Amino acid sequence: MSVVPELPEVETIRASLAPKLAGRRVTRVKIRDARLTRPHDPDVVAGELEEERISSVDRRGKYLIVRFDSGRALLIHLRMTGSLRRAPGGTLADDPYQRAVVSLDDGSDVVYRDVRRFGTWALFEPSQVDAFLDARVGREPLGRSFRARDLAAALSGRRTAVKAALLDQRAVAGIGNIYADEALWRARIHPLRPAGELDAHETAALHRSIRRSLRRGLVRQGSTIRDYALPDGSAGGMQSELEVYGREDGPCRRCGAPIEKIRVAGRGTWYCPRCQAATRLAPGTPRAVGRRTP
DNA sequence: AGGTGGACCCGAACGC
DNA sequence: TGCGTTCGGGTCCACC
Repeated sequence: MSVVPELPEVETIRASLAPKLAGRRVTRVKIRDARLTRPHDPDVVAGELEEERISSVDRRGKYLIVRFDSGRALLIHLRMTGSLRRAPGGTLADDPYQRAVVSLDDGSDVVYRDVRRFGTWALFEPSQVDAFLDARVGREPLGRSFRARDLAAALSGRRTAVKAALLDQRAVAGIGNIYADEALWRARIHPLRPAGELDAHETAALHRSIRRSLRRGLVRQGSTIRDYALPDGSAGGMQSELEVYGREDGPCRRCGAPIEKIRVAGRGTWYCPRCQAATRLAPGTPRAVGRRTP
C-alpha cells in the first residue's frame, strides 16, 4: 500500500510553500528526468522558468499551480509518489529519486522527488491555464459554494459505482482512493451503489462526509504512510485516524464488524459491510446492530 | 457517450 | 536465501 497525495496533502504542501515562494525569483532550474516535462524538452522548460518571478502558489484539485508575474503558470501534479522539499540551497542530501531542483533568489532550493516518475510539470502560457484545468477539474469540495445540490448534479444520471464517480476529478476535485473510502464510510454508503441512484438524504450525507473527511485530513496535514511528506520533511498525522482505508479485517470503529476489502473501478476499496449496506434500507427499517442481517 | 481496462512506473510484498 | 511475480495508485487513451 502506498499513499498518494490527494486534496488535503496537496493543499498542505501549497500552504507550506506559498509564503516562502511568493515574490521569489527563479535563478536556476535543473530537470534531471526527461519524463517530467514530456513531450517538452526538459532543458527548454528549465530555461523558460529561469528569471520568472513567482507571484503565488495555488491549487485546483490535485494540481499545484505556481503562478508567475508574467502570467504564465507551472502546473505540478504529484501523481503517486511525487513530493516537494524546500530548504536552504545545498542542504538537501542528493538521492537517486531527485528529479528536479529549482533555486530561488533567496538562496533556497525547492527539490522535486518522485520514485515512480508519474508526476508531471507543465508550463502554460497565461491564456491556456484555465482551459486546461477546466477540462479536467470539477468543483472544489471544500469551497463555500459547494453544496449538496452540486454533488447531486455531478452524480445524477451516472450508472457507475459511486466510488468510481467520486474518483472522477471532473465530478468533484481532489478526491482519491483514501478519501473516497473514508467519505463513503462516514456517509454509510456502499461503494458499489450506482452513483445516480442515491436519494436526496444520501447525497446530503455524502456531501457532508466528503467535506468532513477532507477537512480532517487537512487539519492533520495529510496522511503519511510511505512517500508523502511536508516540504520541510515532516510527516502528516492523518494515517492513524483513517477509519477504513487499509484496515482490512480490522473492526469497524462504529459497529465492530470486520472491514472488508474489495475492488471497485480497479482500486482497492475498504468498507464496513454492516454500516455500508449494499442496498439502502427501506424507511423505518431498524438498522441491524450486533448481528449480521440475513 | 458513458463506462472499462490497459499502459505508464518501480519498490514492496508475496510465493515458491 | 534467492529469485520471479504481483500489486497499487492517478490519469490518459483506446476500445466497447
